[in-house]
Amino acid sequence: MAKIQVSANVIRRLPRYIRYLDQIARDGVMRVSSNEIGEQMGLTASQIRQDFNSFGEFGKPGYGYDVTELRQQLAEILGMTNKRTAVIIGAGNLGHAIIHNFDFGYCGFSLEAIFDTDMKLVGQEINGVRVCHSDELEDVLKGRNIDVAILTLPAHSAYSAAERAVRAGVRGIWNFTNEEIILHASDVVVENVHFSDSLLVLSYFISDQLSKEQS
Amino acid sequence: MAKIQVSANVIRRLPRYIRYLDQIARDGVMRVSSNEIGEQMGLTASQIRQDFNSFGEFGKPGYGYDVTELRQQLAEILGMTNKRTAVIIGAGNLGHAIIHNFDFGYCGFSLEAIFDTDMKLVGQEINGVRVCHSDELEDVLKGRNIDVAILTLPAHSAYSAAERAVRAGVRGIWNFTNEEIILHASDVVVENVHFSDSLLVLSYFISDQLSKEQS
DNA sequence: TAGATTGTTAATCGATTAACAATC
DNA sequence: TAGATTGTTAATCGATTAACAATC
Repeated sequence: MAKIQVSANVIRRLPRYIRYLDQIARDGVMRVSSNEIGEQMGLTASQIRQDFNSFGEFGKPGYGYDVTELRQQLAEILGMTNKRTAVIIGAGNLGHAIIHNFDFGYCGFSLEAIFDTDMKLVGQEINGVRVCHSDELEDVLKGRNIDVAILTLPAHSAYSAAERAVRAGVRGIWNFTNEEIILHASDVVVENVHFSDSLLVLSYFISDQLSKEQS
Repeated sequence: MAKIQVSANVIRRLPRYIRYLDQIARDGVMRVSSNEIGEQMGLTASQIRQDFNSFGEFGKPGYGYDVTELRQQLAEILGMTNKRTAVIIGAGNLGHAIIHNFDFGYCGFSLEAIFDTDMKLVGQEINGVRVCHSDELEDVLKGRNIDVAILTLPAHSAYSAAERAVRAGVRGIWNFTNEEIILHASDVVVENVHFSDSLLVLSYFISDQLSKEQS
């Protein structure tokens, strides 16, 4: 199946559509038009129809989109119904926060193991998931089929952890460290969550906004 | 000064340039060309020069860019040398992680207060910052000049917290909850860090990659 | 049927890439 | 000076928007 390549821009909008659809579904809305979505999300109706049509025909002319069905289709595209597996490397503050609060199930994931070097944690369970020593990374990963390694360890160890995870067969790296993980000659996907990038961009737009107000 | 509007795409690349420049500076590199940057960051030299020239002339023909000076200029643009202030609303797992681990100074920020409703925390200090009860939000914010409210509280309270912070005069919302914060008719800037969006996108690209390998 | 709204093609707009004169 | 690399203009490419025939 020679699927047409869909741009990353489109993909990154999909989770927002889902959030919006979930929200109106909670309010009891059954159908919605591209016009309504656009108005409430600040996009054009045209763009929304183009986005959806990258993947198929999800609407009915003269009717619009069935909220539940559209939600379902987009969820399918994003793989929310997959059964993917992840391990988390680094059970510090951020690791703990993700283990406790993040809804892996929502994304179609399950958390299979936690790695840390702190002997006080190794052997224990956090939120029902076993903590292994980081030295066991290869053993544990090769035993099971793990899709994603989540990096929540100190930045200076991030690179080597990523490389070990890749050698052990993960397909993706979810990087929360401030380290730029560039994997040359590899088809492993890296997705970064750089808190500082986000705050810097916010800071810029605040300055921008302030300078506009003065003129 | 009628500054030309620079696109958000360009702005979002700036923090990455800074990370790269810091990295090569650590390795002792003093000068760099757009070509070298491009090669190592996976961008074209053209794009890099265009990006920089949105803000001024930072290089010397025939020479390239002075690493320190370029870094300095970009830091200035992003406001890393500002003295901005932030408060964090919600001192749960994620709030704690940010309070303990996030480098506010790097972004030109200082954390001025922490809000929570847990009476066990109120009155205490976390990492040297006082925890106030969430009811005091307006009082504390109006007393000081607070630029940004960081939302790390449960999603169902996120919206009302955001609105209260906006009324109390913040200029930006840094939203870590899974709630979509849309502030109509307001010039307050919202920047979202949606973990689940990021993991879903990663999941999509993994599937995409796998389907490519099969063909 | 008439009205509404889709899917899709065409037009526009903006962002990226290429090219090159200016200059260190 | 000759070589290198910038800043910047022009060309290309891709993404967004507009328009409309198809259809529920």
